[in-house]
Amino acid sequence: MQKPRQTTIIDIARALRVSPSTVSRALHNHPSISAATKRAVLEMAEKFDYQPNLLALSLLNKKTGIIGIVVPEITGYFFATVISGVQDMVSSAGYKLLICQSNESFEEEKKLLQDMALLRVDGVLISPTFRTKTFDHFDRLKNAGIPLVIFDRDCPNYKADKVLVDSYDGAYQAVEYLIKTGRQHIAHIAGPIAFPTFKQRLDGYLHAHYDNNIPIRSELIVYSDGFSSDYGVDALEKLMICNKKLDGIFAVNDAVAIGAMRVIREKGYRIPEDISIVGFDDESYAQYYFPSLSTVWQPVYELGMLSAKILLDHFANKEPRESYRYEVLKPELVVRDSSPPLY
Amino acid sequence: MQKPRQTTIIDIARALRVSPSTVSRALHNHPSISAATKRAVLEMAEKFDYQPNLLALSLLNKKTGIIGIVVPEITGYFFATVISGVQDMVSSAGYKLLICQSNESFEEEKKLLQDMALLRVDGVLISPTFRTKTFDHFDRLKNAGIPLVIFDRDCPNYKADKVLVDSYDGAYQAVEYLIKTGRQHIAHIAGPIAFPTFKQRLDGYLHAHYDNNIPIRSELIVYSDGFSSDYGVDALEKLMICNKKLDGIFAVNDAVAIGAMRVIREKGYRIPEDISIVGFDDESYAQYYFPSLSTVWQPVYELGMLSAKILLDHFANKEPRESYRYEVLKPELVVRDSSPPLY
DNA sequence: TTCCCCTACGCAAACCTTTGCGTTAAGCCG
DNA sequence: CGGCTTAACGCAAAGGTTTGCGTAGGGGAA
Repeated sequence: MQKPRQTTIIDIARALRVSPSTVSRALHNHPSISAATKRAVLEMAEKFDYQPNLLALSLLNKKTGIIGIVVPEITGYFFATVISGVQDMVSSAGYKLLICQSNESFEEEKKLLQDMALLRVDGVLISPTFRTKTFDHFDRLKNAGIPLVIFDRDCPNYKADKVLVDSYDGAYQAVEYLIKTGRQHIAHIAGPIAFPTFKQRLDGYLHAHYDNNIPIRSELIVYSDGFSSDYGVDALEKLMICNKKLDGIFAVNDAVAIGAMRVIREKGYRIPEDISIVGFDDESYAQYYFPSLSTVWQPVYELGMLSAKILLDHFANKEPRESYRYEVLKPELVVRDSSPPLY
Repeated sequence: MQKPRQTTIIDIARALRVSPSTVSRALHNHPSISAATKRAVLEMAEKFDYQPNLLALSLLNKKTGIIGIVVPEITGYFFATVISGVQDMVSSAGYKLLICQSNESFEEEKKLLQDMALLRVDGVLISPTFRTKTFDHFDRLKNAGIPLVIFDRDCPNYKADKVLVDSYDGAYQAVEYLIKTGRQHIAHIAGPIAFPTFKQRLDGYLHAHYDNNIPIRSELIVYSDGFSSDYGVDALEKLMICNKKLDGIFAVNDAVAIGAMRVIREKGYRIPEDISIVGFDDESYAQYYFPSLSTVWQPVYELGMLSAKILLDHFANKEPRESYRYEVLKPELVVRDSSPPLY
């Protein structure tokens, strides 16, 4: 399909028998252009429906006005909401957002960052894959002069601007709450602890026990290979099989919690009378579940806004920065019917 | 921050004391370059970590390799999954995806399409705002030679490639199922019927009644101004207030259904014994709700794949097309515990 | 009248790559 | 040894825009 040529500054120049530079200056209201010429140019631009060619501009200015964001997945409340926050922030600053998902594939992540470098995006926000252990592809971006902000998922030992949520604190709050409301036998359905985020949640669970002088029973900790609802089902079946004493559950996230609740109910236990349960993430459905699910809320939208803000600050500061920002946002426990204050 | 200059083809040329054209040809394995020169160029390119400048290429070739997609919102299962489908399809064809959300704002939609035109994306996928009644901004894209595919939300009377889901059919299936399983007094919580999609679901509800000789009781139809869970709560309270006879509900979507279920339970009715309920969309949480929610599943991922496919076909066909594709995908009723086959 | 200055504009480079066409030199044949 | 072919490469334009610098011409002042 033959693309109709967009009208250019040169077309206008030719029509008016002036030079392209004059047209350019007229369009930018440059002082050294006469009012008459300006009027003529504006009029002609209107008539031809002139649109500046952003590609040519990008090539010239070495900036594209595009910010890239790479997330592991876009389906799901968490990242979708982060993206909303980022979108609102960057678009108010006049930038466009190039959203990509890595599908938790390290190879994909590398390829996407490579693409972004080729496209000459002005900056990149990234929440790395759980499998991301090396960071050469990050360094390549930096070497190309493209600032990088890492959010949500930490890369220990890697120097960069970071915006994280304190998973440890959220887990600690949740478990301590369960203890304070009288639960003594609290299980934890852990995610794959190779992932820092899940490890932190486990640590929060453990320390809440220490600090409250509750002995830890290792048979109450189930290590899952994933973090979807199905893993919650599996975990609960393991816990139930030995008929262990159990009156509380802290699940690594809401999806797992909901899988667990299903099994609890099927086995004839009551929530929250017999077993009190708390999830993590505050997915949109948590409040509508029955019983409504207590969970740990994270400032997701703010996470997106702040990450974007830090990136934008980079553009303002012309000087290369020597230190890195390191921001940790605090989550909050949301108490609902699945774990009432007193019973 | 001073961007370090990326090494260009000219740098390599200078280092080897040849012309840029020779370097370009060597990199593309052009036959009229000697093997020795090619080897030298490749080596130098490797050494300098040369990356071609996509902006210059885009300017030259008048194609960017970017496909734009505009959705009303990115948060939520439906569009996130569509995007996944699109992403998989276009990236396998070597395109990058520029994702934007209009937040159901018509002005925003116009602005985004304008941006995409300026960026010279190669094609655009769009699911219009509910408020989109005029289509000049679509025409501008087409006039600029940028193909356009509309998905999910129809624009009646507007000529373009379209990929839709048959909402009417889904609603009809749901309501007929409720009738066949013995329900006689079925309410419908409608969305804003100014929106074609919701109007179709209402029509499906009505025609299922006609065809099965069940009289329609207009007091059982509640017209909502929105389609979040809160509207389900409001609607049910309206229905309950007059103590109408009621043994089934078809909700315009899952979120509304879940709001409704909450009220039903609070009023002391049982689901599904007293009231059978079916939603629409098959949100991820529907199967985990309690009781699990019957709903209408839509081939969302396929919707994304197909829309992207049609756009890609456009690029292949050099001829301008005179006719438009019009694809309608069929949804499927998913029966779960909220509306058992027999009771 | 002469000189200067300012207004209003044009030229050309730069950003990077591709490609049609022209050019050089070597090699071969007669 | 002259003329031809061909291998191997260079030139320059094109894509669209911005911008520093140069310049023409007119008007005012001395």
